[in-house]
Amino acid sequence: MTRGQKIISEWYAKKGWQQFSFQKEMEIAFLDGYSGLLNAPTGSGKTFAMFLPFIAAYIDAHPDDYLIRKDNGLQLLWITPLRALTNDIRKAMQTVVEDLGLPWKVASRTGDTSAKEKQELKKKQPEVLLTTPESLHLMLAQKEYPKMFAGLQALVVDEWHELLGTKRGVQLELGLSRLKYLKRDTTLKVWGISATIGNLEEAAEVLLGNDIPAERICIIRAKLDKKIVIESVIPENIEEFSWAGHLGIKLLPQVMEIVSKSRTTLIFTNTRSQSEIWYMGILDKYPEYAGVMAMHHGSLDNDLRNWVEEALHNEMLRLVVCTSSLDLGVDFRPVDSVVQIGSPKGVARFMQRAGRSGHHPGATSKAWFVPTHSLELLEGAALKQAIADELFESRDPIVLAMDVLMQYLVTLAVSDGFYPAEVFREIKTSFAYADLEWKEFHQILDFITSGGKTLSQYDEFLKVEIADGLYKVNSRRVAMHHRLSMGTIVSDVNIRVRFLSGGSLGTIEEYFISKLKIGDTFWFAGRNLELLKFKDMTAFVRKSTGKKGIIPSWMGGRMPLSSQLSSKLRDKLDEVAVMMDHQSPEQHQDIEVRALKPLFELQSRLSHLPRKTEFLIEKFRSRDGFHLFFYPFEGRLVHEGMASLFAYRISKLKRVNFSLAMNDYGFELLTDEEILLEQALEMDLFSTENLLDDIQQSLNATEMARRKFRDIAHIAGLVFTGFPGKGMKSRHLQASTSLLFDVFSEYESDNVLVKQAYQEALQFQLEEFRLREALQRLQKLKIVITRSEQPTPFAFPILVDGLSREKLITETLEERVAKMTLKYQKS
DNA sequence: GACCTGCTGCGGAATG
Repeated sequence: MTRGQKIISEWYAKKGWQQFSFQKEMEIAFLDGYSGLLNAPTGSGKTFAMFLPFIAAYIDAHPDDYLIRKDNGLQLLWITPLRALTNDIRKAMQTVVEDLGLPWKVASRTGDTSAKEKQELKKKQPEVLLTTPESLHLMLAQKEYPKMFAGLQALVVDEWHELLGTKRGVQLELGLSRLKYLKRDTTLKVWGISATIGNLEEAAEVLLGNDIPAERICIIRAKLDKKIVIESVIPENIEEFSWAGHLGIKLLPQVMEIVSKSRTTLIFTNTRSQSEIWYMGILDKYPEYAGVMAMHHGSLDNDLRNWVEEALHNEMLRLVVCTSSLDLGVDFRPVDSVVQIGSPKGVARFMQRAGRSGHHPGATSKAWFVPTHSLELLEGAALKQAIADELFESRDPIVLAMDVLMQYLVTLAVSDGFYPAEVFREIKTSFAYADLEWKEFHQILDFITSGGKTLSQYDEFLKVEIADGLYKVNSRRVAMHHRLSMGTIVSDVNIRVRFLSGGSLGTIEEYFISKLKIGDTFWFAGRNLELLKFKDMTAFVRKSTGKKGIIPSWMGGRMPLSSQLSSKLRDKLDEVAVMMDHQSPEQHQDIEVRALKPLFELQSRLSHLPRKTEFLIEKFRSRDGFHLFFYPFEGRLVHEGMASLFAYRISKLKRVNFSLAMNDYGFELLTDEEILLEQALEMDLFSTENLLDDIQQSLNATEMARRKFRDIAHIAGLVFTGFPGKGMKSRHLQASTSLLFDVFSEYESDNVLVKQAYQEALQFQLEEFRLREALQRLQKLKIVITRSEQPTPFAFPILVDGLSREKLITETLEERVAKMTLKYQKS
């Protein structure tokens, strides 16, 4: 045992803590100079597992004088995706450092750090610095930044799974490639910490890049046998449970029973407005929870959210209704129960949420799944199976993001400047740009120095100047603008909600406030508010005594059901079909399947329950027209693409206008006249041949790319969004990025940013890869076509989606949906 | 650039 290791194990003993097995492994790997990835869940002591071996290595390198104050500069750089985490981790590390008597400083540097503190950091280096990917790049944009990292020994990326697969991750890869380049004569140890995902090996590969020798890399898996128990909340009367919907508020009583039996509960909802609705619902029906209940979502003010986290930590709250804003987060005390309302859409996400419950190590986590409509209940069974089979989603790394690269090059030019050949070699060591071609790199260089082919007339695009081969920004204005717009997160313009008496509650979208008149009341942040006036992008409000109010909705991403969960759902459905054939669903092991028996019987009677080897298509005629329902069970985005693709291919036979609707399970094509389905099937509707062409034809690919280009232009630094706090109209920004898109499209056919926009639309909007795989799967299936007189249980949720889209809501949609229960069907 | 239900995340000047 080395001296360092001895000191560390003594420290553990003194604390009375047990060491996890991976702690030992970590020590060995770290002391032997490996880089790698630690796979460990939150709350498993991973920070110590990483930090203590680092200390041990330091002690071993300085055996005689490690307790003496020296100016050896920054030793460890610790990067997290969340500002708030830097504070928590700093406290933990501070404890260690003080306990061991090390004369070290542990500091953090994020957007919260004051200008004065930043100055001090520059003057006197702390030994350990905690920061975010964005702040790292801001440091790289400072003059003489290499000095700062001269003594750096190791770099740790915490919660790497959160960054992998995002442009923030790519930006971090670039920062890493620079730090490795600065330390190229010695070895910089690079470590990632990641929760369990489907592609851990790839995650390590992406983080470490291709310049660390394979024999110096290892992956350590913390085997912590955390038991997770999942229970679906079964509607008491399934016959009266709605076939469609997304709120799940019908099950409020059952959920509150769970809450009442737990000391603390987290209720996860899928959308921000849904959490407002649940909060309001609870307050209305269970007023005794006022005061011990809170809400947490991304549009609430930070102060409010911090308070909630703090109160949860101190056990002052019994119940928090939240969105995934609490997914990652402050390492707060675990709660008794976790409740998930509606589909969690992915296995890993559900696991992470479930992991929030269960107190001490070794304790069982308990999570409840609450369906929001009948068929969704089957997802509960699929989830359990997926977790038992350890089927986790992968996070696919982003490669060749030209916008992020462009920002990075300007960053380097802002500080000390760069030589292209050198930087090209450097970034080629990263996973993201390993395949970058010199031609593309050159186009970007050309763009930042001369505005490329089309923008050379405009000074604002000529950012970087070349002198003796050195690319450098000399204009103070350009440098300032660049520092002001760093990062890869592009946000919409939001309206702040503020009390006239002062105090901000959070933000809502422009669109929502534009629907309101002065004097209207709306429900936000768990309060009923009256709109008083609207000024400078701020909505001033006061508390209202009224009970009713409109609830804001926000435009967010539409996360599709993951392919893992979809696949398990298809498996479950297959089991159901087999059981129904044998007339024995009551014997099925899953409580969800048993509960859904009447629904499946009806589906079977009206249409068909597809086996895994079958592809069900339903025909149905209503006063709205001819409906075709397809059920690939592949997630919403794939269905969106597939619906357009099928519509396009069918319309080649006969010109018809289609109206489309979809959900995570299937999609609908609606027409005024009968569709020639059989004929279309014969002409190979599911073919992957000419897929790209057909997609381009069927969807407005240009419009999709234009939307993607907006973010790309922001990240690449083509538009300046103004000084902080000074709002700029979103319409204005929209117009300028749109204009750039048009100009590039017309005059520069090979523009890398425009190409990227099309690529992103294909990859992320259409999930082209998944679509292709899905089509290939469908080709092998036996097609079953049924015709029914009324919408089937499978069809109904999609039909409802279509109804709201078509705005046929005369007798409120809600009423129509409410009527559609089994009970109604039977009568 | 649209709202059909749709998440999360970070940064940041100079002047008066």
